[in-house]
Amino acid sequence: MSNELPVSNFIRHIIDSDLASGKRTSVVTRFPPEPNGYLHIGHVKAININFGIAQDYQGLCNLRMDDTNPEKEEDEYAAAIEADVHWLGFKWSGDVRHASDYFDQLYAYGEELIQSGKAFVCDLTPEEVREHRGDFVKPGKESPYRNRTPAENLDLFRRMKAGEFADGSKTLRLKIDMGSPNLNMRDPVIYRIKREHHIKTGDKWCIYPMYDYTHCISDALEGITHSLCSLEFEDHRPLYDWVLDNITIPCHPQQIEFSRLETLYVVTSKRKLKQLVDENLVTGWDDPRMPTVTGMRRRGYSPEGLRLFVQRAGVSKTPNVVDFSALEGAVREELEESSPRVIAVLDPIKVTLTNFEAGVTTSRTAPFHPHHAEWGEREVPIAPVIYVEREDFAEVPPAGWQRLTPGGEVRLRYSYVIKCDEVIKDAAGNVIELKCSLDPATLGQNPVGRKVKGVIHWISAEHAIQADVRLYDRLFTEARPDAVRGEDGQYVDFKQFINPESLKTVTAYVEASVKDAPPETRYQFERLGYFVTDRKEHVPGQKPVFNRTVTLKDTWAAKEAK
RNA sequence: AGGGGAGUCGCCAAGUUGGUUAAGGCAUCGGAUUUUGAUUCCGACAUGCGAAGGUUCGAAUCCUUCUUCCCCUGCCA
Repeated sequence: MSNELPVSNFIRHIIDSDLASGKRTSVVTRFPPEPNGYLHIGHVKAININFGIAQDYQGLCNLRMDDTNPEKEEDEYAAAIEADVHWLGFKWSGDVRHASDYFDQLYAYGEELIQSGKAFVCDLTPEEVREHRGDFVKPGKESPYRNRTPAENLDLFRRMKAGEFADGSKTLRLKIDMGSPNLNMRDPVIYRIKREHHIKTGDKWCIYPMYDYTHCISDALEGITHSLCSLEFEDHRPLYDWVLDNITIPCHPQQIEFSRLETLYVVTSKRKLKQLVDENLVTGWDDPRMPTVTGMRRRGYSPEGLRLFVQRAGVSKTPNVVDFSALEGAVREELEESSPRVIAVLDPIKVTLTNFEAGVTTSRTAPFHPHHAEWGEREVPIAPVIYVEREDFAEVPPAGWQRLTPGGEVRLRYSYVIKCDEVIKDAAGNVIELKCSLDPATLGQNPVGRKVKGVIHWISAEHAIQADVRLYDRLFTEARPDAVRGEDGQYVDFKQFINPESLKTVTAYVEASVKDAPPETRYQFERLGYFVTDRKEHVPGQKPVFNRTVTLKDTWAAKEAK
């Protein structure tokens, strides 16, 4: 369960040996999202690793907005990120940090680099920079501006900051090695001119530092010991180290890279998620079908379930793809333990109990959870007219069928055994009503002389309340919706694989005990799955709205499908 | 003159300095219990570690060669 012991992984090994050797005496990590989109399932892994490791080693973990590109960043995203991390159950050390908190220091280090002859102002255009960079097999060419004097560079850099030059006309570059086989080391740009309103610093700056330069210094300023990031930054590590080795800074965090978490039947690219939102293919970033943290939250996934999932996925450098069902399994497993059980009928058939006798036919109570007696019980009232699930009746049952069938018997959950005596159909031949008789000797006890194996759920027509229930299924029909190639060898638009059945809304009958549940209350609807009252649209006592989080495991359906 | 990574069961993943029968989880398949076809419980599940050679009493771990996949040519992060 959620308290499984952390499994050994290569990052823990590194930390263990750093602590043992005295290289480090504490652990400080950080989660550094760019506030340019919503957090998704992949981020949950990074969050869990960074906050989890800090927790396990009695260390600290900072939350830092990596806000160095004002063109893309918005307050809305920053606020959502904070809310998501908090909801996932993590507490960051101190206030939320921002890379922009360090703009002054970053700038000062820029001047230091210039003065030590390790950075220069370059007038090359973006196209020229690209040409000079060379490529994988060709070394780059040095910029003609590379040999400006420190004094000249300093003057130019100060004037860049003062706003004397047009956007994009000049950059500050590191003087490293245009011949390096690592393209990141070919005199990388560390400052660009960009007149853009920043979410934190407003219009104070017209020059903004680049990621590679900002990230390592921000880490060092915060006293980060282990800077954990994903694999694509491996090539950037030499630059991370170079910057810290060439400025006056007392701290040098170690960057360690791990592989991202990919999930089948999901897209996680910010661009693609945004497309789904912008083109109204989903209702928003928090649509319960979205793999965003806020979407999964609305779907009813619990923080514990999400954490269990990423913990099970493990930490390594192996590129990995985890099936979506593993996510559903972890969520289900955690919900099994934590959700009260209630009864709902999603697709009703009317059943008339022909021998119901007022005052004689009685009800039982039922526990809210089979293993949590302390959660109490509620009455499950019976009446002459009840509803059962359409799926639980078959006129011509397949082999192995354990539910209702003409002439057959079945147990009504927490109530009597009934027998179907008559099937009533409309003109079109659809079953519209079942007439059943109950065996009065079977309330709370097994019938004598015969075995009734099947148990179905049901609800009293007069006691039930109506609720909107949204039945969600996975958003895509393809395991890798963004990796399907057509006959021409080109990628097919991933939006073609949207599952038309990913949302069905029904009006269901639910037992009255859920009537006043606040939003985001999770239940198991017995035999159906886990459901949550909608975070936005559910109104307690007035308008019940449920989202299906995930179905129960169904070995019968699996067998049927074969 | 390319560089950086990764290949252990269907999916993850432990295994670190070579030492007994290659952890564990998920999935799957049996079976038991069950008034949720759920849960729970038992059992099965890699003569094999990308491939081929080699070193060794002994190799997933060391050496050689080969092979497959991923990342990198933003004034994005």
